[in-house]
Amino acid sequence: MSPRLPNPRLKAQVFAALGDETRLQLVVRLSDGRQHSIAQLTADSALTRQAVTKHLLVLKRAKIVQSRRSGRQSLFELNPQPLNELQQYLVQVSQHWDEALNRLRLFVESES
Amino acid sequence: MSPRLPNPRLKAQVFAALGDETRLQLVVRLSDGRQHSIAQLTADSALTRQAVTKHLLVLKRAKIVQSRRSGRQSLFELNPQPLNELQQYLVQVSQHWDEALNRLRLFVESES
DNA sequence: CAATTGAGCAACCTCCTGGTTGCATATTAG
DNA sequence: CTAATATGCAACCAGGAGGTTGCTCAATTG
Repeated sequence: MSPRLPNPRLKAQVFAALGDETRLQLVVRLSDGRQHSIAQLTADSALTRQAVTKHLLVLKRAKIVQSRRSGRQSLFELNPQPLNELQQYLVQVSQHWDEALNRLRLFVESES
Repeated sequence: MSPRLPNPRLKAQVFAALGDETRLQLVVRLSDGRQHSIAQLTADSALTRQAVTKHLLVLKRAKIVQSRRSGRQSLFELNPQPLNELQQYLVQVSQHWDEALNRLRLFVESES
């Protein structure tokens, strides 16, 4: 009864992308549904523009974020799909744990 | 209308703990609801016992896993609570994005 | 009791991450 | 046209992550 789960490497990549405070805050920031330039996202950060850029690229590699160039600025927006998939993944693991525990409980009871 | 979200640093820590393929597989393994010794968890891994131990400690620091000593072995079991909290967190971010986008859509329509 | 097994601890190594500075380039504003 | 702005790219650096080996010790097993 092992859980039917998607490629752990890909999931781990998305988890890792969210596993940094700065990047997590960027995601929250971008959850306003709008597009933001790198300069905007850097404005209230203690980091340099280049550091923020690197973080955005990590998010982009994990497909959590998309970007397009507009004039001299490049605009980033959130893509919630990977987040939803991750959420589903966590539900599955948690459910599997729940069901397994119930089976164990039944088994113990049938022993006594 | 910024999202009401818990401490991002703590959440990032949990995400980071799951952001490694080996650790994610350990979590899946432990989602069978049973307790496993380090030796058991090492058995089907290409890594050394010491490496697996380190990964387990990372999971423990994030409270995803608990351990107790039993004789000469130390037994690890899953604690699903942080996973559930993370799941809720993702729901919130996703919802916030959704609502924000709806508001933007309404605004655009009211302009035309 | 002797041998085996399970685990902890420490030192060490390599590579990646997260950050910086510096410079070049394209676009927009005055 | 010139100045200012937004970004890209590269080199560099320190520290942490992930892994190993080696050794010791406690608990089981025969």
